[in-house]
Amino acid sequence: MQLNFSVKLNEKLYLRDPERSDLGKQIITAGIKMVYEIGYEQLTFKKLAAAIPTTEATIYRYFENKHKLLIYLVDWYWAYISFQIIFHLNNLTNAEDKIKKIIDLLVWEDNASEFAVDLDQKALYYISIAEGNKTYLSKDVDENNREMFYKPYKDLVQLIADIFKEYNPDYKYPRSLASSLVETSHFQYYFMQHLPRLCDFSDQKDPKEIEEFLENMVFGALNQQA
Amino acid sequence: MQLNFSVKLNEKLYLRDPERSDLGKQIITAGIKMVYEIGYEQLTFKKLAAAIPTTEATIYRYFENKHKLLIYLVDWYWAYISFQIIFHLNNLTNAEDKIKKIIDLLVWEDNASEFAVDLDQKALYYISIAEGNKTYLSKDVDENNREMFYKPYKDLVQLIADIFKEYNPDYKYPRSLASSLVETSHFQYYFMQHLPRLCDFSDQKDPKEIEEFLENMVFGALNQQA
DNA sequence: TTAAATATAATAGTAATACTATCAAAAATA
DNA sequence: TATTTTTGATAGTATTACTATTATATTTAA
Repeated sequence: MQLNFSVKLNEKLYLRDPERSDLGKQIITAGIKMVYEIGYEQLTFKKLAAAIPTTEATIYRYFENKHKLLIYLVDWYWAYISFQIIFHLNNLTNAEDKIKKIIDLLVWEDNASEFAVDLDQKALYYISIAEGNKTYLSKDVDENNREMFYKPYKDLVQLIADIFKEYNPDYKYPRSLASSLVETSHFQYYFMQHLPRLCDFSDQKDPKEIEEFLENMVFGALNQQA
Repeated sequence: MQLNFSVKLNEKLYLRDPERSDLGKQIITAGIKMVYEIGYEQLTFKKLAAAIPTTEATIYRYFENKHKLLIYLVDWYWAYISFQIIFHLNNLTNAEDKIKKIIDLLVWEDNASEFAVDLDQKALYYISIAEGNKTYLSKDVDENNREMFYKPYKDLVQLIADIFKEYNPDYKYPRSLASSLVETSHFQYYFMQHLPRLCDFSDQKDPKEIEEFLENMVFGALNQQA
């Protein structure tokens, strides 16, 4: 079964909606590929234009600058993960199972999606890990926050926090634990790949080990006595 | 009592040792101030030179580029925190107390240091929070890792992991928990300041609340049954 | 179907960034 | 005092991050 997923992202992120033209979609697709391959710092609209191919000026008609393009990509990813979580939690009643499912969905393992998505998901997953923090670790954070650029991330955190509350209504830090879970899932994945001395995972680089660690951490916190 | 702290950082980080000249020290001091004030992305060696004042070319004789300058600053900070932890744990025998002390030291609260330090510590703390991840979230991570640029961070994580092992010798993920603790302490602080919906702290913005959350998380994980 | 509106390509240009090079003056050191 | 090292002053280059203009192609609306 193939279902479809699409989101309407914050209009202030772009000058011209990339979803609404062929070229716009190519900018997104090639943008994902390029950020994945050479990293955000090395990306320029000139290189991106050459890859599509189109002209630099044309890309500037879609996105003001590469930072907004990055936020666009990462926002898309958060919305996608939120959707996945909502979908997969639908048939679960037990809060513990839900949390385990969330952790499973946060840590990627080539789980071929049952959703038809144009974007290269695995590349986007890596982008959200390696570049995602850069969307808000910048001097523009407060301004961007006012423009609601981080809403998809906040929605995801709230979604997870609500399940934590369901599991333990007395737990005091559901949102902090949710944001920590999301960030930690990314960092431990990155460390496993690049800085193994910062974690305890085997050479197998099996994401299942990350999930075990995260389950231990999350349930440990939620079950802790006050 | 005033004690002194100084470290010898990886020689490959600089072309000329900034500790060994007045101008070098000014580059570091002004660099901290400027990254703190305008952020890493906005920093240029030209602006930095104007602030000191000296010439752009002179700064290039000390540091190859601003990324290495950033790593230099952040490495210095990790080494400093490690030193603080070693010093303050000296008179503690109980592992639980040690862990609480570590958390206390990781979360800043204007605790005037008893160590004479030339650098502006509070600014450096913010830099390590807002810019620290950028030292390794880059395409050069593997190369930089081979050059041992992340050794101070790894040493800190190992130091904390050893205390976790002391507290619970059976715990499976001491290093992962240590790196998660360090990262989480930073992110929750940043969220408290800029994105409060991602955490559960009051408007007081009291770092003590972060410490409580972190203690809950760490002891929860460490006390969890296998 | 044709006219009008819109999007894109092609080209050019600017200010700032991220450097490198040269050489003379100043400062440190032997 | 002579020698070495460091810094300042200046210049220059390639790339980045944009903006502007105009002609052409494509889409849409009458």
